[in-house]
Amino acid sequence: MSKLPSTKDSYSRTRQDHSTETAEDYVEAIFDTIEAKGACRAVDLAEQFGVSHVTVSKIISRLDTDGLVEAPAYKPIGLTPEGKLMAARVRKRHELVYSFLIAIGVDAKTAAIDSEGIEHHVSTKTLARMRAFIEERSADR
Amino acid sequence: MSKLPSTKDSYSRTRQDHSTETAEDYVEAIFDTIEAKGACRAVDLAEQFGVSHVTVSKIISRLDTDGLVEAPAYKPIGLTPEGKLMAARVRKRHELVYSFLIAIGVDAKTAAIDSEGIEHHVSTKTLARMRAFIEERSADR
DNA sequence: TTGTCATTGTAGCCATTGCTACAAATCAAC
DNA sequence: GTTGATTTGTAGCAATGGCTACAATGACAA
Repeated sequence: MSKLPSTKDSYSRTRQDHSTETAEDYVEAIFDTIEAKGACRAVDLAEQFGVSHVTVSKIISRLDTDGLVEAPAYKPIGLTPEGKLMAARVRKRHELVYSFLIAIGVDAKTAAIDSEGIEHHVSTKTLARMRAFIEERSADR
Repeated sequence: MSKLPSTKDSYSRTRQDHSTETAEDYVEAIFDTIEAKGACRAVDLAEQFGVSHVTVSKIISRLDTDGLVEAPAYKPIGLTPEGKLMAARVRKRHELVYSFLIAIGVDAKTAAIDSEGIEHHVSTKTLARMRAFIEERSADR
């Protein structure tokens, strides 16, 4: 097994990822929900994430402050242009990671779960390798 | 691009991962440091993780309560048998993910950073596929 | 022995992400 | 238009992981 290079910054990178993870998960879920149901309510997110509506409410107001969502009181949740950009980018990445896991032979259910956890920690360089791998495989057959 | 199956439990799995992530990172770092320097002090961990010694101190006392480390006041930090088991398991997984990234063509530095973020979210099923991939590739050449 | 310096602990603060319990607003149905 | 259910908001609490500032411990040199 290969030796792991010493990497002082790996941990701080991971910690940094965590701070944006929540935002990414939420804008992606809002994007998908609007697409699927025409509108997104806090209760939809609470159901999807398996948390209480209070937790959703708090996170949404932070995302509002950060300029990612528009959340008028007692009304459906929308995405700002910036939020839409982030959602599109995240979904693309998420789908790519999922497809990659499928391509190496992981079953659909496991790929769905793992891709959700993994996606936030994959750099653009690694993403590029995953994309290349999928394309090579689809060209081979 | 493939469709993502709806997965109610992906998010709760990810949240669950996060609660063990810190413990895994710490026992792994303690294991490695003891191996490299003969002993592990809180200050070593603070340096590795890029956090203050206070943060380390708090986390170590929680791991002590959880039975993963032995941390007598003002003395080096040791692992309990349970902590050693966890460390060995985590390091194996970490190395496997790292080797897999290398195998798909990711450069060493990126692989080191990404494997650190990814490793906590990879299921045993996906790990098995990664292992199989590495073995196939090394058999091919 | 005493003093200094590196290390660890403690006090107390903040933000984030969880929760329950209760209050307020909206919507649909009658 | 009132009623009742669904949806949001607010208050207040806990755990985790950050921090600074200051106190205590330990080890080594003078």
